[in-house]
Amino acid sequence: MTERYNPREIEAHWQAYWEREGLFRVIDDDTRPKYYVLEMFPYPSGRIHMGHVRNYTLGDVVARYKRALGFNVLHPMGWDAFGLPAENAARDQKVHPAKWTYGNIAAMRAELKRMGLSLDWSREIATCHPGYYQHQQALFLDFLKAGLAYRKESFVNWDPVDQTVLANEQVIEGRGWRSGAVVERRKLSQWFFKITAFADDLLATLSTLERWPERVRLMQENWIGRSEGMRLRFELAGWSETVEIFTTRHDTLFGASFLALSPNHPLTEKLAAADPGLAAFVAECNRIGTSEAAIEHAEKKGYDTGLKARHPLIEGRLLPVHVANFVLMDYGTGAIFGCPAHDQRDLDFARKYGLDVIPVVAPPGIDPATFAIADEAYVGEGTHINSGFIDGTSVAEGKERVAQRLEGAGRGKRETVFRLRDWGVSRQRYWGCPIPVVHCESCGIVPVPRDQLPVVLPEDVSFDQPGNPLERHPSWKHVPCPACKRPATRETDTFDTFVDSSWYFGRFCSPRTDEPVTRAAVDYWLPVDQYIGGIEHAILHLLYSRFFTRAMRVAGHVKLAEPFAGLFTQGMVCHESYQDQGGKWLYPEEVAHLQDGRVVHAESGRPVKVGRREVMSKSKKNVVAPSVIIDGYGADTARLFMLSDSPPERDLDWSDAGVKGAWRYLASLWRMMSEPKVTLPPAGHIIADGLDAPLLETRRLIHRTIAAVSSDLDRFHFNRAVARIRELTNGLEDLPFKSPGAGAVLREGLEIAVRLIGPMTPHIADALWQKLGHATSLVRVPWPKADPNLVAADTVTLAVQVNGKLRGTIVLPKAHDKAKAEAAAMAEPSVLRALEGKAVKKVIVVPGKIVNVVV
RNA sequence: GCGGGCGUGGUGGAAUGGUAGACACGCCAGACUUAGAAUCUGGUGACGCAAGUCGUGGGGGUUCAAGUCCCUUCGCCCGCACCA
Repeated sequence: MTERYNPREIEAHWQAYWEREGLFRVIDDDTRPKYYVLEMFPYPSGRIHMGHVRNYTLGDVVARYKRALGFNVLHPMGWDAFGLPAENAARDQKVHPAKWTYGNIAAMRAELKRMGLSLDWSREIATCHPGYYQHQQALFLDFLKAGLAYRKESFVNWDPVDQTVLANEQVIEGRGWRSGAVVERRKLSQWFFKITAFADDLLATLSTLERWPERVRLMQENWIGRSEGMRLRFELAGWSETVEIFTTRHDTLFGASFLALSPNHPLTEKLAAADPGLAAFVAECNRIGTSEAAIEHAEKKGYDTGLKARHPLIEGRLLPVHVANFVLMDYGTGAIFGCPAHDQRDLDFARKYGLDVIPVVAPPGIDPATFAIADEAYVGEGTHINSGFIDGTSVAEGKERVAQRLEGAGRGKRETVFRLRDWGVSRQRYWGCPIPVVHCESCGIVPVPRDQLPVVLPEDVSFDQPGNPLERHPSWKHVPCPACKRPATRETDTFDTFVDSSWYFGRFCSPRTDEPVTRAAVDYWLPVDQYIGGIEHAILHLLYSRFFTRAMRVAGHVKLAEPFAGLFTQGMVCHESYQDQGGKWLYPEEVAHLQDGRVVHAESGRPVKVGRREVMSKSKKNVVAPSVIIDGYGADTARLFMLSDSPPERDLDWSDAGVKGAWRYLASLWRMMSEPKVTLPPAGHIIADGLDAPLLETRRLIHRTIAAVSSDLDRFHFNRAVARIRELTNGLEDLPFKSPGAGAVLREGLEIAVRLIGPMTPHIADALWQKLGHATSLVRVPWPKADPNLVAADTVTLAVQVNGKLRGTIVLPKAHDKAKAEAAAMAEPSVLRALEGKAVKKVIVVPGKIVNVVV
């Protein structure tokens, strides 16, 4: 009687077995080559979603595959556990953030365990645990000492209702995302990490990250935004002050027609104090907010200060000084010179305010006498005109000469500036890692001594008022100054949660030691050989981690600069969305797809509007819960579906049909092995020589599949690997069962199929492996090796073309010469038919590939 | 605007310049079933009775040979965006 495929039973059994045997517990071991595979750790929201299932399935395939290849594999899991949602839950549900977070962790851990991931749970960490964050505090002290952490005044988005700082992405159309209050630009003292200290290195080293997606490297390159130029000093007529500007186009200096200051430039502020009109203009600019989106839509506006600047190269030429809303204080010096002929922004501004437009670069092949600028600035290469001593030079040559002249005169110097800014890490929030310093009236900022770490969050806090609970806490912040022992106050800011995730990969190497990382452990395990996660972290998380690793190297914790040798960014999981007639979003399970193609509400039968496929999100309810799929079909089916069909870097459309297809395949595998069509010899049986041709062909298929799947897994082509395995099992279904030795070949094929699919669907693979008569788990079985003699076929099929069009195929021995191939091709009836009455001009023969007859 | 990616059957997707559509989903027909579900067998790019012709967004080019390389154009997606 058929034993049915019962994933529920199988999966529970093997998960318990793996855990009991401690198969995934890893020890630091120098004898085998190491392999560190890591997926981006999750935020403990309480439930896993399909994005997690995809991410962790991909990582688990890599981990299991590398383990089978003989690597000592580190594959850990942890929790990115600090952050605002816990405080929101505390406020809304009256539950303490710690309790809420640890509860969520427990729930998600249980869900993850049901996926059958080959994780070393003994290394689990949670960033909200003092055992983790005390080391982060120690690292901060190291960075402080090394000059990589500092405090400065900076503009922030301030929500006056919630009394907190908002990140740019939390400001929507100039208002706080939750309170709806108009966000203010406020100057606050904030802690910063000096990421700009490594700007050059972070940029230059990108090109060495060969196993990173090109796209991510480009995004980081743009983000760092290096540009080479000059810092120039302009004197102001009738004033003792000077204005410094930054430019990359000092060769266009002869075309300068104005200077523009940022609304937040110190000189602007000084002038505004005496000029109400300017003060109003600055206020208007600031109201727009700091969010990039707001700036984007702002039209170019300026305010003439009445000041005149002296042109540094043209005696007697004076340039008006404006304050302009498009000049950023954070970039360069916060002031520019405008050359309207060769910069579109400057041109727009000049046209609006009636300023001169002087062309100083003539495009190649254009008569300088007739060259004029209309609505478009000319930014290309060319020859300088109207430019005094650099007339006739190229852009590069002009730059060089101007730079030499101005540097010689002490009016400027060459400089490289970056778009990248130092990383502000202060957050006025409770549920984060406390920044371990004390503010003392007499000593200033005093680091908390290391023997007093960790600075632990107080537990008795309330969330019924806006603002930072640490600030309001009656006693927590009051401590004696560590230096002078007089009353002082703790820093009440906590770290941005991106800090927590910037070094967790290092902590996993020695998760329980009483130093942040142990040298021997990180020297052995780092870098992470394969990191896997979402593209949404292409910039911030990855850049911060690269910074942290460098800073930790400065502090002597690690010896390397790049934490992630290989990076894979997976696509997202998408689903159609559904809305009823009232526009209310519906969950997929509330919707019925009728035979006639109509889509209706399952209960009411009313028509449903089907939206496009997009990323699963709670707000649109186009989500499918992993637990439901695992309950219904099992983890192996969910994993197989995640890997089939779509390449992992692309978005994946969730479909019920696809899940059913994966299920059907596993069920058929089960049947193939439960009741093989021919009796199998016992495990360990050696296949005898003298198989007939079809059986030999099957063996070739088996070994070709080993080679193909191995290469597919190496290259992250999981969808192809699945297809190859299906091809193999399709082939095994058609075996000539009556031939002598069929049972032995079938055994070989089934065993290989099970071993190849093992990394993807580990539970059923172990169950079938046992069913095939083996005592041990596949986890302990090495990856199969293809027999090279069987991979190489001894006959090949050549395509035969006439004038490039396929006319037939011929089968030849693997070793054949051109003449033989040509003769065989010429004998093909279909070729003869096509050649009838035509003269053969030449014949192209590529042995083993193709014969092309040209007429 | 700048940068990057992608356009292949009804659908997801395969194809070191060398037999386009592997492997699936769906669909069609048949078998088994009281029926449905499940399962099994066969078929399935388009046109054509067939021989065959046409087919990888459009146009052009290189080549004996182009989904693949080059030019051009259209469309979609993503990232960045007043960065001086």
